[in-house]
Amino acid sequence: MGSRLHFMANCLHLAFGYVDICQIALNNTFVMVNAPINLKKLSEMLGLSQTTVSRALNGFPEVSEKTRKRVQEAANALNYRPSPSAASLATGKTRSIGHVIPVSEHRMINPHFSDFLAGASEIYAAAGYDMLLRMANAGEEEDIYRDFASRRRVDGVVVHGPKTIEPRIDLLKSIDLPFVVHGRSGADANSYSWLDVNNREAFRKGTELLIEQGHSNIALINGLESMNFAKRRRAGFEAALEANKIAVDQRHICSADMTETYGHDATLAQLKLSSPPTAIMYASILPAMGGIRALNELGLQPGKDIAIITYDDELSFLQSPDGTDTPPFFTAISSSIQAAGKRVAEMLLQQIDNPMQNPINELWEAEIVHGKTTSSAGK
Amino acid sequence: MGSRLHFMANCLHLAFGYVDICQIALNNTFVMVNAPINLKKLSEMLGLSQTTVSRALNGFPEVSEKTRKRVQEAANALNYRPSPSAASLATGKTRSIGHVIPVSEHRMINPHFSDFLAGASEIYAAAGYDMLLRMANAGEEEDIYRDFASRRRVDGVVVHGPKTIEPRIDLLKSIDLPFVVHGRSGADANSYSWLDVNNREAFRKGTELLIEQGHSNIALINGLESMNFAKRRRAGFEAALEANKIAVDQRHICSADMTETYGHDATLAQLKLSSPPTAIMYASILPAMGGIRALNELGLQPGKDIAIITYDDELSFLQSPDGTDTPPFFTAISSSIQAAGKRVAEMLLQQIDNPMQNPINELWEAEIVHGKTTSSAGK
DNA sequence: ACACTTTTCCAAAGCGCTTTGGATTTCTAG
DNA sequence: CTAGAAATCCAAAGCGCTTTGGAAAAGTGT
Repeated sequence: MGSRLHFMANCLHLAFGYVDICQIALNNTFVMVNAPINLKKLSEMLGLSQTTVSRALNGFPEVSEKTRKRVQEAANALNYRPSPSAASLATGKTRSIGHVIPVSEHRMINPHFSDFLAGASEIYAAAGYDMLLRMANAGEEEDIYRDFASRRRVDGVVVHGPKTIEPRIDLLKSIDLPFVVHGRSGADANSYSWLDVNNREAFRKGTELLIEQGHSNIALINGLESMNFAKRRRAGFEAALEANKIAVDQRHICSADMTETYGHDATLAQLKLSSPPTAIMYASILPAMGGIRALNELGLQPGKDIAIITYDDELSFLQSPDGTDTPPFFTAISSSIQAAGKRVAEMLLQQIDNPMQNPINELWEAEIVHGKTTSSAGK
Repeated sequence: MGSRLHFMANCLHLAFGYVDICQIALNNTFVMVNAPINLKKLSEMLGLSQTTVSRALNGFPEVSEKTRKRVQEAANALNYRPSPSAASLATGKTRSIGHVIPVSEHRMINPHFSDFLAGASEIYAAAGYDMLLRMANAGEEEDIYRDFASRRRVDGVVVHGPKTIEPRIDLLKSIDLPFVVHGRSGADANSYSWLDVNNREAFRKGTELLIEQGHSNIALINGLESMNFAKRRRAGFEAALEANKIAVDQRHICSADMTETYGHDATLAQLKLSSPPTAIMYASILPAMGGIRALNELGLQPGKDIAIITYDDELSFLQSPDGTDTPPFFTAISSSIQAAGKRVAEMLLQQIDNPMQNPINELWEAEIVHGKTTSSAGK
């Protein structure tokens, strides 16, 4: 009862002369809970027009600070939240961003995405945007983008997993839907915004490190080479070998979706070759873990019998919880995919706010982290 | 030019007497691409009212089959897609489902979710629903649900990771937002819809298997026991021990977020105890993988020196791509989280369509899969 | 006091759909 | 042939917001 009186007093204060409306709300709890207050009711209560209330709430300058404050307080007290559908219909903006996540043949969904999305969603939440997710089998992506555009379902999209030839980018340009690519595609790469890791340099550096440690027979257990990032990694790997006059042996390079089992099987296959590698580079920590499992089955010790370097996206569920994993297990070339998610989201929102600005391209350098799977001494 | 003529012919056929509108579209490509056609234009072209066109498209019976077909063909040809915001404003339904994903302290995001979401999104896509994602730090979930409800942002939500005491459920009931729980909470569990795995029975069976194989000193590397599922797993584990008159030793039970490093560290800790366990049960395949890494460091061989059983959510990125992983590496208690995602989504959509129906409760039994980490012979 | 600018506010017209309450036409039976 | 039923269609009123084009009120300098 105390709170009812308090609420009533609040209404009287807010809207003298409009007590009837408050009383309806007060005498009927059902109405209070289920009928969300709308702009019309709110403005009636305040004795202001909808225009003024809307402007007060959206920070327009044409409303006095006194009124704005009064409006904001009332909106708060009555828990007024503007309807997104109505706002969207009126403005043409949806305040939501689409993410189309590719699902590979075996309904495999890459765990890297969840970390990327965690990063991105932090930015969206801060800016009042929502994240719309669709999973797409290979080839469906374009239809989804088209659907997004023609129904005005989202204000922009993030393009995941660009391939070397990437029709999605041309499509998005042509349908005029703002987008940022995580990664980049082959040609014409400064005609759109992207954020990528310098995969070529990362793998060149990693390979160089192994060569410095005396290895010359190095295998690359790569990601799917239809993906642009994988192709660049291979290029970096091969460049380092060539710079050191080591012949590239295609038998020591393999390519597939980056699963644990793939890493395991590919590692076994490599070590069964007539001239097994003395060092292996992995495209992700998942296949690297499979690799370790394979080594153990063969009684080989990483860092001693064989050197391992892996690319590491700093997936959250593989980090040590307290961050005190010193030294880390894997020697790795490392770059946070969660941080990339944040930055891509920022870039996209910026582009939506200012559609005329020039595309932004960011190339991040990955960092080498020394762990236990390489010897700091040679060979 | 050929296609222009064809399009023109199409328009003439569709809307005799309204050629002017078509010509505008034809002579100005910019308009064609950027101004999506709306119901008004479409009905004008067809010489019908908006009512009839809307009804024809939405399958109402009051429109003749002949007209319906004509309308559908025109809508198709002109690539008409109704605006979701407008439809939502008019109907009060959004045709989208909210998922609030908890993010733990260290921005750790559980990789299980991506597989669950992959399953769910398949159902949503088939039913024309969208998936709205929000990441929430501990404690933020309730605010998000409230926001969803008061802004009518989604038609329903999935509750992830229920704890034993779960205020979210009471909240959702009180704000009248349809929901289904993946898992379940302690009390009052048939007052709402949920789908859960029989975690207690799964861990009882698994422990029983180890006991049959001669183990009496068994450790449990559990998930976070504030989570209801983890508590039930411990209960099953302890029940099996007690049924076999084995004392429960709390030093052999630990609880944390299910990461790889946690599994590694906890396993090391267990094996350093004065009476190390001869068998270990893991709550998920990620800590189990960490466990294997620890065993290898100690030179112990799973399945021979120590028995391992893990719970397995059949995460897609840990499956062998061709499904021919026979026998599998881990002995596991297994249930597909992706399948759970599909079923939960179905249940939720059903509940949204028919809000008055009784809650549905489904308890799935997990299945034991024999792998290489237990000996089929005793001890 | 005046004529001016500046501040503060509003009525009303959309945005694109759904849905109510008829109006018109076509079919059926007497 | 005609009254009543059935089938087919429509005009117009929302849904809840934003935004345009002013109007009224308040402030300013002379």
